[in-house]
Amino acid sequence: MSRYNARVVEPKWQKAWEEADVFSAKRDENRPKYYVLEMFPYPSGRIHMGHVRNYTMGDVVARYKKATGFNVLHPMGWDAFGMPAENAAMDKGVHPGDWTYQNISDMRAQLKPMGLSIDWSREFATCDPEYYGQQQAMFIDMMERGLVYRKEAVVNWDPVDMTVLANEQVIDGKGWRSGAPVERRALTQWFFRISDFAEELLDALDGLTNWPEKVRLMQKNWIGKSRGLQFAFDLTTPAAGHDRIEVFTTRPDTLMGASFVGISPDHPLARALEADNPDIAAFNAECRRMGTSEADLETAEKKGLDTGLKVRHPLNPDWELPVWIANFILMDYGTGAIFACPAHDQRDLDFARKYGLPVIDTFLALDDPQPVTDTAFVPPKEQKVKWIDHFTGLDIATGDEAIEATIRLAESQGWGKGVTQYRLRDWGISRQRYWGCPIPVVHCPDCGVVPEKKENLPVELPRDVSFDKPGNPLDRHPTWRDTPCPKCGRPARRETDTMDTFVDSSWYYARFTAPHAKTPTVMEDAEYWMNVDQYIGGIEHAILHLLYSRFFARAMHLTGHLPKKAIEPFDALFTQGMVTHETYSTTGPNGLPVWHSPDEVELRENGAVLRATGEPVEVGPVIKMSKSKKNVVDPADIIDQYGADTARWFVMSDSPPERDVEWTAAGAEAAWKHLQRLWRMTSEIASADASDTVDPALERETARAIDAVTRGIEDFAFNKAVAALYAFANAIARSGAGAGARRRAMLTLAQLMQPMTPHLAEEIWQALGGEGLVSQAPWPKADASLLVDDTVTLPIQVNGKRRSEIRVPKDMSKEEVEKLVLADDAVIRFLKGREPRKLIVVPGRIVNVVV
RNA sequence: GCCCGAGUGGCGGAAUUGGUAGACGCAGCGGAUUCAAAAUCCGCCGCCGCAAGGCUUGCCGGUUCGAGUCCGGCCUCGGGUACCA
Repeated sequence: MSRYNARVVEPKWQKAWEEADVFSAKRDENRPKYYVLEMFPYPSGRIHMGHVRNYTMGDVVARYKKATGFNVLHPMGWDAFGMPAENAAMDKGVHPGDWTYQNISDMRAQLKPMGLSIDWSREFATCDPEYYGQQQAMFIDMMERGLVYRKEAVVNWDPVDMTVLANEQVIDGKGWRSGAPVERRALTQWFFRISDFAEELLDALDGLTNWPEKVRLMQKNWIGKSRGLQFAFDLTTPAAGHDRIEVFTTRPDTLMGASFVGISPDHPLARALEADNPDIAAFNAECRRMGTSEADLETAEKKGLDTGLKVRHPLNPDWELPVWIANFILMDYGTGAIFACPAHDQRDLDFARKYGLPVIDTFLALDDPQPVTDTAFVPPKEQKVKWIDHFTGLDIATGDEAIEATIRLAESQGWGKGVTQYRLRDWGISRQRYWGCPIPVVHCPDCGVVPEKKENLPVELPRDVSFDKPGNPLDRHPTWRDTPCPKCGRPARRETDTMDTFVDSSWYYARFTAPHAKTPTVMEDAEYWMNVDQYIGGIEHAILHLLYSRFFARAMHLTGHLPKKAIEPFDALFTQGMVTHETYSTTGPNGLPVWHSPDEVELRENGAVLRATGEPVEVGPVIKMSKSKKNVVDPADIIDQYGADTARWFVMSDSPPERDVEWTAAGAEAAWKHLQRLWRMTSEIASADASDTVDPALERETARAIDAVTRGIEDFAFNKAVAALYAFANAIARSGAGAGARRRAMLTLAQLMQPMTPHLAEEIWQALGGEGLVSQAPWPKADASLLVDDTVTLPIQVNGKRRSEIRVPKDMSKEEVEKLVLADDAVIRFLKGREPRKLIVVPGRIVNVVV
């Protein structure tokens, strides 16, 4: 009997698939299509286990859908622009383009041995000029459609390197290379008007019924629709050209609890006051000495400065409130100014206590009417509370009712109006970096901002750039910037900002439907292949990437690049968990941990040691595989050692796909053993006498396996499909059926495992005389009559605890079941002669005797 | 800080969605085979207890004949937080 040698078998079948052109997708109006897409990878240079898991899941779906008769589109590409290429250029002196294309070539070589059913003829990278040129064409269309504009926005500025930093490059408020405290600096930047679509993007979430509820909820909260009141506080004396401060509040009902008015350090008034107030200038400068990320802003120590200005309360002109500048007020949300109500907002309360500002209760709890001390009283808006002398005359009412009453009052008295506000901000796409899609506009001294002519697209990145100094190489390129104005032809300068890489990934799914077209998309192809029937990727993309894509598909429709039906591009979404691994560390001479990769470590019964030196190793928590902690297992090594099927089988086993999976060497070994066992069984069956004794139990197990595996794949419960395949293999191994019957069962097993382990499935299929390729065989159907049992086991509980069970015909009447139950020994024992108080019979499920 | 998740034997997990908690797999233990080992095959395997029985789904409380599942309050870990992708 030959051992199964994946190293020989896997390339053989991959070649066979390629020669038979099994996976290329061709438009065929007569066949139903199915578009499976996994989020395309960033070409870091190595595939990691997360990729293996993601692409195996997609492949299982693609192969299964193909077997059930669909014309499947399953493409692959590269999300190839981004900062790591520029970092490599700075660190290693390589060109970002060379680095990226080399990585793509390396990763493709690592991916191909996985045996994925991908149509490689559709492959592209977002850094291909053919791709980003089409993106530029759409940008111009969107400009003309009014979906694009420019405005000032703040960035992280490294004052030493004189460069813009990404949020991730700001560590504890300092630049990651220079170590200098970063500053917030305003630049004129390009924006997409995504906020115009806030209401529509929110409403349409309800239609995404095949998306995880959690993702829809996260998007809903991100869009953040809220109703509130907009009104102004009049300054007692005008200052720096301002006579009032506009505020937006979602809690106008608490207006009598106002204790101060707060404005953002970036508020126009705050900026205007800097000119002749050094204290304010210093305070604002201090506030700007921090990163721009919301997490940083929100977790920073709350600080404020009294401007000395006063405003009048709108409900009582004699009541004057101080105006403070506070570092936690965002200029991007609402009007950049608030009124603070410390009694009913914890952050305002902390601030008020810190600076000795008044705390005024406006309502009290009905059950425990205590005034606020250290904890703000913030009940849900639906909860009824007792109002203290409310200006609308309410006494006991909910927050919602009080808010509406306040808005009505303000509108009738004319001092404020009810407005709907969204948290969602417009999408800033300007990046002051080289390795991205150039924004195709020209700045002309005479004509202003002019889009490039479409026939001049793509605006290609210049090849000759240097990364020896920080900052955007496009800015200091000697000739690339100089270009004639597309309108008047006189000398002008190109825009040097490139686009956010999220733009690239907001339409690649559409490009896959016509990847080599001379236009962004081709209507007939988009019409046939869109939408993506199943999209699969990490939960980390739940908000930004998916929301941007939803917006971009709408924008593409408005500019004639996608049909109406594609404005929600992803019909179904699945978010997978991460691949994790234990961490191993020793302590270095400086007291800091030194991390070790799993292949440097030997696991022994009494602990882990370094293979090389025998030094004991600390086994740390199981976390996401990452280079910095060295807890990575290279899929290439696993594929080399065990074969792709083992890696695929392992990542589909055990852990539910939406949850994190921990890679363990033992698990990989076990997967390999199981596949070896299947091959032994196949060899045994192939060489056995062809007796055809039928085993009814095996027939039933076959039907059950087909049913369970089908449901497992349909429901994205691959771990359950795998468990059913284990059970089926055990059933075949134990069956007393003749070789003919077991051969049939084994062929069914090959079909059922084909989506997960396609190479071994082909080998088994061939060894047992299956016709053609199992990758092209139709999906097996379960004999429904074998799936039903006519008797069931009914557990009997006494007071909710299982005490006994009876086996009864499935359709036995309640009365008969009750009789049997009361005659049951265990029940009699537990009743001890007492009458049952109640007897609950759930037909076909359970019986509960209540004593 | 805010938004969204997750938590079940030694381990990964299953549980027909309110009805037998622990399917399937790993590890472990016992046996068979072998000169021996590896590999393989068979069996056992939540915890406490000799047993009867009791306990058990992160913690506390509630609803219910019945809760891993529903409700309220916590704890821990993870994802996102708009320039990481």
